[in-house]
Amino acid sequence: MTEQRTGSSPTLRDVAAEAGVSPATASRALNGSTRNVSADKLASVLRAAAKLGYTPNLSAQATARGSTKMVALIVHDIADPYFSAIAAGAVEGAEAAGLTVTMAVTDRSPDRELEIVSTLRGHRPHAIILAGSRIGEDQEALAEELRAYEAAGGRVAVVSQPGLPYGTVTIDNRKAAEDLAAALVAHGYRRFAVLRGPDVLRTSRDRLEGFVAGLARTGITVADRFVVEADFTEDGGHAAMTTLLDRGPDDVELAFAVNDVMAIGAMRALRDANLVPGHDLAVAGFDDISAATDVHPALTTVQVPMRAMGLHAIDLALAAGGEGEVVWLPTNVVLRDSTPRRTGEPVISP
Amino acid sequence: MTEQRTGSSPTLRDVAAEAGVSPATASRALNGSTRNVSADKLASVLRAAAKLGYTPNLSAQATARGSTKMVALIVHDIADPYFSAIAAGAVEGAEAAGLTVTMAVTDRSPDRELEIVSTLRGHRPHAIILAGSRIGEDQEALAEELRAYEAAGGRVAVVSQPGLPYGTVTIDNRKAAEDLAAALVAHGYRRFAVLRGPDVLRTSRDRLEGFVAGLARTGITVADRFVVEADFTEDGGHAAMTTLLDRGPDDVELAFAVNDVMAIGAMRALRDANLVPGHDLAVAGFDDISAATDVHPALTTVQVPMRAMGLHAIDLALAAGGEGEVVWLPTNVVLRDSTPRRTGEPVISP
DNA sequence: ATGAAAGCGCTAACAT
DNA sequence: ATGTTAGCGCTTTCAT
Repeated sequence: MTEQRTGSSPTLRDVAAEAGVSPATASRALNGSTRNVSADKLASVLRAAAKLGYTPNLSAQATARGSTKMVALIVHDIADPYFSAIAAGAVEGAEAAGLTVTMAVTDRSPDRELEIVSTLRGHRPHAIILAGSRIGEDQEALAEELRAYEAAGGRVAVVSQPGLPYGTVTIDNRKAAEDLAAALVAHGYRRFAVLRGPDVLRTSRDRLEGFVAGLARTGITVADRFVVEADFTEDGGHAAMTTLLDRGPDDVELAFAVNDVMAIGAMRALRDANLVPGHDLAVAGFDDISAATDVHPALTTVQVPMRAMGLHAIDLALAAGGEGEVVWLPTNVVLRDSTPRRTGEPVISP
Repeated sequence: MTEQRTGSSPTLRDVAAEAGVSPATASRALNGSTRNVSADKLASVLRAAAKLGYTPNLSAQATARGSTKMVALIVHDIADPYFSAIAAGAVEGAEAAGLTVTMAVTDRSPDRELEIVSTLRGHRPHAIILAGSRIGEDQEALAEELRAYEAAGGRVAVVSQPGLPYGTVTIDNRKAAEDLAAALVAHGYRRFAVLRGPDVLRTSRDRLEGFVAGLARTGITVADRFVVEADFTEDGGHAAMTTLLDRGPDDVELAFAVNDVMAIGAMRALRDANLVPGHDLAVAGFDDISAATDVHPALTTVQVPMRAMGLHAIDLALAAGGEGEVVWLPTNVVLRDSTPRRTGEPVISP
């Protein structure tokens, strides 16, 4: 009978001793192929393990095997519904594949992100998944870190950021924004403002450009003063709308915010100015986070399959080949009450 | 010069060889106390590590040291803003303490949860943090698993679930609900309905009981038919409100949903019935998730410091002693427009 | 089918 | 201050 010290878990040795077999056999019975261990030994090992409450030490397993069953997920902010939806998909996919997820948060700081990748790399995860637009231009250090990780056999997948030499799952932000513009014009809108995020965010740029391009296609332009830049957050949206209102939106009929949280902030700003979103000024967003249907009026937006993106990222990370494979997921314009159909002339005629 | 195979990372040996020192010295320089290694060797080891792009293998480190720098976080649903806020706090605290977080999602299934605890235990995390009400009564298997984990030296902390023999961070749901009831009565409300969650959820029970007790203190009772049970989710809130409306709310003035997501679902149900939340029927929730201020009218609720709860859970998990220590965090009633002050008689008099 | 033994990458006495 | 040596818990040849 092996004496069980408190303060530490039973080891494979303990189980083997208890079952009266060698550690090798115990290993085979518990974690290796069941094939070549006799039924009776198998049973007694299993019994011993259960009795002792044995759980394999995954770290030891990892060092011995040289590989882990972990995937590292890096997001900018887990409290942001956009990222938490992606995370939910990723966790779901990972668990289905028997992987455990380790998560880290960059707080939108490139330095932090580099640090995180470096730390997480220490766990030798099977894959590293980066979600969300990288910020800033100088990505050399990060790229180097990832290159080293890949060279060592790790997989990298990125979410919503085409153009990197990794497996990528994304949507076509430009085209989706174009579609939204077209739908809005078809809905009767003619005069637009755009609440955009920081220029360094590729996502923000793509959506802005797509939207403007979509309008241009119908001969509509957006004056520079009606393109307001602010943070990619709800407060940013609030600030942007406040600025827009200050500048005098004149006959602007609709403000397109490049993401939903900004749009929701913008709606709040309208209310703070005693205006009614959808009535006094229509608002559209992008992402279709769950709050988009919670607000009133419900927000017109572009559906982004965030959860599915997380799931596909795992698939990509697990797929053998396809180095730079890009998975484009479909989007969908959903018109809701924040952009009521517009007939006849503008409310405020010039 | 050590030959570097592709497909695997440089090891400490490689670094040591490159620097012309023993592995032990390299270890001390890189991961041990810097104290007892000469400045020049230190420098050359560091240089070698940088040159090779060395990252310590945390698994190997863990097996050798017998301890890890990981904490496992278990939540019911990471896409739920309540949990993602707690997770954000936990991740923040963990990163500050140099720990990495591994996350798993129970999907509110006790079986799944047991499985998860068992798997995560394999990583020998420094601590396991359980967030959210346990479901169901028969917790023996889970309790046993946790007991074994603790016996082996692990720390367990739970969030929002007093009564377990672990470090706990929670709020006083009962009292907070009482406070809310009192505030609402002071605000002029007299006739209430409650949209509650499943009876197995302790949180739901506590909030219901507290609310009813708070009303009772002022001589107000809630008829059984005005207490509607549904899922603890937004759809649950929608369903509950729909049921309430079907039953004929008579002169009910305010519906208290035991959490914000239910309250928001309830508001949606009101709109679906062509009623205006706050005007035709006041609504109050509980948690103060960020969406509470996004909806219109903004939701009256009880502020729960979710992020702080996540942070404190880490503290608790790191604190040496205090086995069953319970940290009670303060809550705050916030009255918003979904419960306008009520003067004079009910809108619909009997 | 099973065990003995070597080794995964790292740390920690123990020497010196 | 540094190197040598023996592990940590597990897997995996290699024998038998």
